[in-house]
Amino acid sequence: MPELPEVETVRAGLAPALEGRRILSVTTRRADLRIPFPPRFAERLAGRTVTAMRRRAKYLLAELDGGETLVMHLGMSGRFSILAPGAARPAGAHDHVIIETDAPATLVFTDHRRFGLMTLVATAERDEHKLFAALGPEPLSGAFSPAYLNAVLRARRTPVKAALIDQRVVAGVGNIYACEALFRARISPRRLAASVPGVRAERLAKAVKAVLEDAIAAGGSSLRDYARTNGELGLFQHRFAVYDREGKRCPRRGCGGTVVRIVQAGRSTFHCPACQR
DNA sequence: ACGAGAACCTGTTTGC
DNA sequence: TGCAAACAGGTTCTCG
Repeated sequence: MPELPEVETVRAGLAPALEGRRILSVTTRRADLRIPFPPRFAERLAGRTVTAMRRRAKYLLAELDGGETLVMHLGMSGRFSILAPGAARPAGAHDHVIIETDAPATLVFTDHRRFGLMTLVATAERDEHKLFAALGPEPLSGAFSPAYLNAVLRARRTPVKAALIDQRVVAGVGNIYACEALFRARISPRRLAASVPGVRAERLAKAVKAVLEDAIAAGGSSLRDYARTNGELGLFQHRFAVYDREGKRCPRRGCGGTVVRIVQAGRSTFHCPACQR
């Protein structure tokens, strides 16, 4: 599901419904998602005001007064819906968390595969928490520079595609945007990471930033489960150059190659063997 | 210590 | 048509 552009789109959708709003009540309809909810989860949230809605990697962070942050991850199939007051909707089998706010509005978290999570962490120690401690830089920040990418790829013995989806290398890039960034940078996903440093790393750092920015501008990519908080779909899936386009003509002008699918580290990789080297 | 593969869970699509 | 296998945006554990 959701990679950085989708999570960022969800963050932007949640912000107006949550920032400055008070949480009235929280209902959990089961004991866990990917991990158990923390002790007294609902009680600790009730009455809190959301001071800021942020994102780190693929995590959504609702900062609360009182020093705690509600950490949320969409996993593969997680989705938030914002329901206006009176917009009744029968609870579905996979509606796991319901949050009432004084907006007034109801937030519903739905996740049929349950790879998502929700937990609470102390805001002051968030970066040292085990969920965040090992994360690499944000790809849209200055810290994700060609020099940084040079240094980190040089030490890796994996194909560059596997390195790109490793959250310790860069935070927020997943399977789709790794494929798309490598296509834009004209780098083969099979190339060993250690052989990328140099001009290729420079192209790759720029391609990662560009594809993520383009996808955010399009509201992310909707394949199966992802939708914005208002139910609208993202549009970037229409602009995929290689992802999920096995057998199709390579879109690069004058290339004429055909997109192929291979499996790397158990995940599908799509690329054009003719122009990605 | 690092990297590959399996596991987690459910729904949908593909293939025989 | 029907059933089984394969596959799906992520993360984390185990094993070699």
